[in-house]
Amino acid sequence: MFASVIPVSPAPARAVPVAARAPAGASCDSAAHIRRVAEMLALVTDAFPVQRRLVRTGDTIYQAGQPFTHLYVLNSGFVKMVNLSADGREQIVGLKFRGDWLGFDGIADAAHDCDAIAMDTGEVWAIPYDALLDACARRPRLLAALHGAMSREIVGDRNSLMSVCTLPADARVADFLRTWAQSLARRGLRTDQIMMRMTRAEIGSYLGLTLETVSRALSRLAREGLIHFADRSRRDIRIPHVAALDGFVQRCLAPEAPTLQ
Amino acid sequence: MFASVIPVSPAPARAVPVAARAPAGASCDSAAHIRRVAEMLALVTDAFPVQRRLVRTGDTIYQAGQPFTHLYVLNSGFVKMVNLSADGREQIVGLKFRGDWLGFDGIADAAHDCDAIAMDTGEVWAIPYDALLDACARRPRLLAALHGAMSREIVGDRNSLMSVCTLPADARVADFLRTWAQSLARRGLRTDQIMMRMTRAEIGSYLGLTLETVSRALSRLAREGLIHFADRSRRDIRIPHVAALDGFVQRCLAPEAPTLQ
DNA sequence: CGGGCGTTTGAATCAAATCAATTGGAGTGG
DNA sequence: CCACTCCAATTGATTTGATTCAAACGCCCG
Repeated sequence: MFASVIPVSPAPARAVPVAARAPAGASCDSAAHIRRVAEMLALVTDAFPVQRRLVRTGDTIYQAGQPFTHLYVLNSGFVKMVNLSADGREQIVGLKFRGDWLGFDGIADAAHDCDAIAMDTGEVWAIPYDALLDACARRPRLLAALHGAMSREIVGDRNSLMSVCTLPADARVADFLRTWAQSLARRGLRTDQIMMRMTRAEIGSYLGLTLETVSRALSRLAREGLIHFADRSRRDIRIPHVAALDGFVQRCLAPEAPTLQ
Repeated sequence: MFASVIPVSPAPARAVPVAARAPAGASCDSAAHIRRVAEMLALVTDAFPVQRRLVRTGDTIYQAGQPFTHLYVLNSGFVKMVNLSADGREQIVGLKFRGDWLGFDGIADAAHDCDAIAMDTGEVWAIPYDALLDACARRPRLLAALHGAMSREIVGDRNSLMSVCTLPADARVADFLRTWAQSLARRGLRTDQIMMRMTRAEIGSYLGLTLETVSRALSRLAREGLIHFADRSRRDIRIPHVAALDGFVQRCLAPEAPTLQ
């Protein structure tokens, strides 16, 4: 559980291969986002000693039903939120990246409501909720960061719902890639390459599609030149122009040839 | 240090205009929920003078893009949250009842992200966010109530996503009714009659279905005796046994005849 | 080298959307 | 009061987009 080499500061835990700065086209709020995350991480570490934990692919950070005691901040890595309904349905209901908070679902009823499972090696900071509230009482910016994160999660969840409800399959996959790229961009990472660690089945679970449909949608995107695959296993996805995905989504929505008049 | 759960306290001053109390058979967590809402409303009114506003059907409480300054608590009535995407898609992404908070979407970027529109006459309390944070600093229980509400919203949104992604149309409508009934139950209201103020199109928007599909699903539920319509316009829905809806959902999931062997 | 897993692709099927017609209320104005 | 319009809802017929079923491929790992 406790690895030998844990960076002590809020520095990226892992040297991500070519995690170069975003080229030029990074969206303008990228810097703001990076600053916000950095400030947030600093606020947290300043406020009290967080408990760092290294996770590896498949590790569970918390599980549905467990008593809620901690919130978590993902310092590095990649986590999926998995929900299991009473009648046995299972779905990925969220994806978390560096700087994201985990565990808000547990606050309401003092027990977690879903599983948080690492999809990559990474580092999570466990923050006792009581201590966090204490610290927030004296540190308004920490409280603001916390509320901002919860608010962002609400907005993101609603956008997911909207994507699932109003977009056809192909557009849903395109929108998924677009959102992912945006998420990378905001973190200052390059958006033109995505190493997809999720299987097609997992993407499908998140988007409410079958794995075959996801595969077909990706093939179609590739055929249209909006993405292409850098490796044979087709998990390393290149996106020459993220903005082009917007156009694709719109074309899916308005199948009429946009000839004038 | 404060427990992460709101302990049920000696009920503080309740200046709460109470709606009809629960009959008798309300579910076991109903009392807890009512107490929680009552306490929350009391906490809010005690902390500072809220600004009460009467709304009528169609009134907007806030709109996407407006600068975020207030949170709102719905004291009575019924509100829909409407999201409009950049490319013109529109959807109902949430429904709010008495005791629910509105406006969390605005915290993150200091501007609201969707429209909040009343679907019935009611009363909303506007709470300046700054003042609320101020008050929270000295009233941990108020903060806990706030966080609880945000947490509950996150959980609810994820359940919506899950319903939309994993249930066929008929089950989705059944699940919608079930959730609605639960929501009434928790508020201590009777669950066997729902006055549906939403149109079929609005239900469809919320569930990611067309209005025809919603209509057909309701007809099927009625044919199977799980619901029936009390009025000609078929908007007053009776649900003899809420629990029976669970069974229906499960039958939709396992279309195999459950004959043994 | 062989087996298991993830992926792709094709063909058949099915559920939900679309198109279309009808009904019933609510509201309006003669 | 009735005729008229408008809107919501229902129901049927048809189409279509996604799932299901099935087969084949490639990769990774023992």
